[in-house]
Amino acid sequence: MTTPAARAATLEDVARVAGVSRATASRVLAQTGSASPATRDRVAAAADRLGYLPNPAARALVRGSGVRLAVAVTGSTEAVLDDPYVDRVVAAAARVGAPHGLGVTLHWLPRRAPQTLRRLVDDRGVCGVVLVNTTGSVLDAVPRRLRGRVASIGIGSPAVPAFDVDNSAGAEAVLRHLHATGRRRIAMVTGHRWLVCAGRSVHTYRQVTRAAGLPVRLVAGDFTAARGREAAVEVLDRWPDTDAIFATSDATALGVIAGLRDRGVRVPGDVAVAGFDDIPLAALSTPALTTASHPVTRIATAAATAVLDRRPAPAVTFFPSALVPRDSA
Amino acid sequence: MTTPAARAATLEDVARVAGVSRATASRVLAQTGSASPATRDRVAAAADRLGYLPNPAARALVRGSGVRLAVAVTGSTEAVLDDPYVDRVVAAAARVGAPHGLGVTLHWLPRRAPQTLRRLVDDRGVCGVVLVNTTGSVLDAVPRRLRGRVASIGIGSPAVPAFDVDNSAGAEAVLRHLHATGRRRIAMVTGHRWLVCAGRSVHTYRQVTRAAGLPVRLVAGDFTAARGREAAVEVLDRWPDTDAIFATSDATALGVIAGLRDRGVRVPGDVAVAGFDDIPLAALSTPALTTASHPVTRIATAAATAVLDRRPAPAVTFFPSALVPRDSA
DNA sequence: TTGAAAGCGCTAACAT
DNA sequence: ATGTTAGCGCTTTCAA
Repeated sequence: MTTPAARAATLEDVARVAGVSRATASRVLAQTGSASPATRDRVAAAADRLGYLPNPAARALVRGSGVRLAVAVTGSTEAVLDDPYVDRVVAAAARVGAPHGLGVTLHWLPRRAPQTLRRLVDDRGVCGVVLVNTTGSVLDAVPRRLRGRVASIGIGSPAVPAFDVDNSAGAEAVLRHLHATGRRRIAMVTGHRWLVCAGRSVHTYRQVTRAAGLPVRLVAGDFTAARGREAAVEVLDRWPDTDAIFATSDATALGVIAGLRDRGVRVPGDVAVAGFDDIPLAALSTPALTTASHPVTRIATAAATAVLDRRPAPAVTFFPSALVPRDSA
Repeated sequence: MTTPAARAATLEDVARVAGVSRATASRVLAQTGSASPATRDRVAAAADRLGYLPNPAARALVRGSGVRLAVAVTGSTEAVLDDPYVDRVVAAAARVGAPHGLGVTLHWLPRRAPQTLRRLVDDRGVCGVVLVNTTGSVLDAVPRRLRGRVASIGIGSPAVPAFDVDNSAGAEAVLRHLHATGRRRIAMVTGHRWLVCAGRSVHTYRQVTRAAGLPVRLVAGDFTAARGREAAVEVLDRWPDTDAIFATSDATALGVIAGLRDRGVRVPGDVAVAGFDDIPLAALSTPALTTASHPVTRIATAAATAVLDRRPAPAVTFFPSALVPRDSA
């Protein structure tokens, strides 16, 4: 007849059962300091038998280390948090944090008030911050104190390592594909103007079109499908002879296809359409969407891991983007 | 010239500035116990001036309360965590937890080993659990100790309040729509067999078709698009005269449309297709997908809130699902 | 209404 | 290699 443990085992219990001091048990269990093999075994056995799990709160308190990871997304309105992209980042971080007992919270950083970041940093519960949709002013608002405990998905700074998809290479692959398949009047629907990382695609677009002697046709987008639908119409109105539209997000590209369809334009017959991200449904649209891959989960995992490990990360880590040719272009 | 706070303000600091004891400051700031209005003001002012933010670790330690919310998803493989649906649940929980300083971690609960839940519950860092894709055996594995700190998205039990979309009503709305538009040989692609909540749609399907004197045509699905594509072919092979396919997830429905297209079957001309969930891209497919809404974020928010508040929640809370008629059916 | 004091579970000097 | 000790910042009896 086993007594149901009314109380979870503490380090004290483990130490007593193992016949050592609390300090020794701590050293063994936290992998810090040294201990003789025999002691090590006894402590491990005791911990195992008691089902000992360290109390993260106690540990964080004494270490002064915080108990959660904050994911902070910059945007004009709180609606930026509704993006499936953000969901993926949060879920990836929540998976990385789990084995460490570190939870994730999600926050909106108003674009006009980057100092909101301060509140997050001043919170002793926060042990690290993953910045999303980072802008220059947000980067400027990162206090020194946060160094080594912050990473950015997007652009970085000397104090903030960056993790991002290789926008330029991805965009270039798409544009070359468009060109190789005979398109010569290629319009682009961009991402948010204020996002530097989104600007990289635009820069590449300008370079490639200029080098090939093609016209530059830019329309502002915001990564949403709704905007893509409108943008398609704008493109058609401004440049009726456009034969390809490259949107910097799949959602926007699908919106573009919908907008084109509204106008009775055939895809890819009349106009080719390409996206960026390779979301799961890109393969299922009609026509199936040609796009470039965007390993969001890998990127977010790397960013979260960098924050957790506090290991000096490279200033910038780019993840490759590969062309995924399908039917729409 | 302000001295940069080398150290974040503690309750002790607030108490000193306010000229009261730490205990009093605690009472005022934690909204517990009583204090004179004057004292209350002084403490609040001091906290404000110092930018005091309570240390969640210290609070959790003394209260024995845990510092994070665990989202546990049941599934045969860890791949269940890759679902965008899970991402949304996690992000919603991470938003709910943020103001409370409670982070979220994401865990896989192997379907064959529901006792894995124990590890989560024994972890003193976990203050609550949100179950996703809950099965009967997982529910059985919920220890008494967790009562009031657990909620389920899916089915529930006397000890675990459930939060879910009203699958039955949603499915019925879709099926009635199909019937009203002249479809008489309606096949259904189901969700996982082992998921009771997914079974509700099947039950409704059986009832509705039986009542209308229609044939029952069931094919097993798993919520993925890939499976939908295969399932479409199976339906066509087994029952060539099928005139409608109802899939219990939009991803599957889009897969069905792709599979149908592979076979040269027109949608909705030859076969109508309907989904369930109303994911953002349902509106953008070709043809636009007829479906029923599934307020995942609202559901997850409610579940997470119930766990946080520890308020006695109703045994079951169903969220309405509305028909979203578009072009595919 | 307020203060003094104890202690939550753990780690990290500092001794030995 | 191991034990002793002093807290980390907070809440909460218990008295006053």
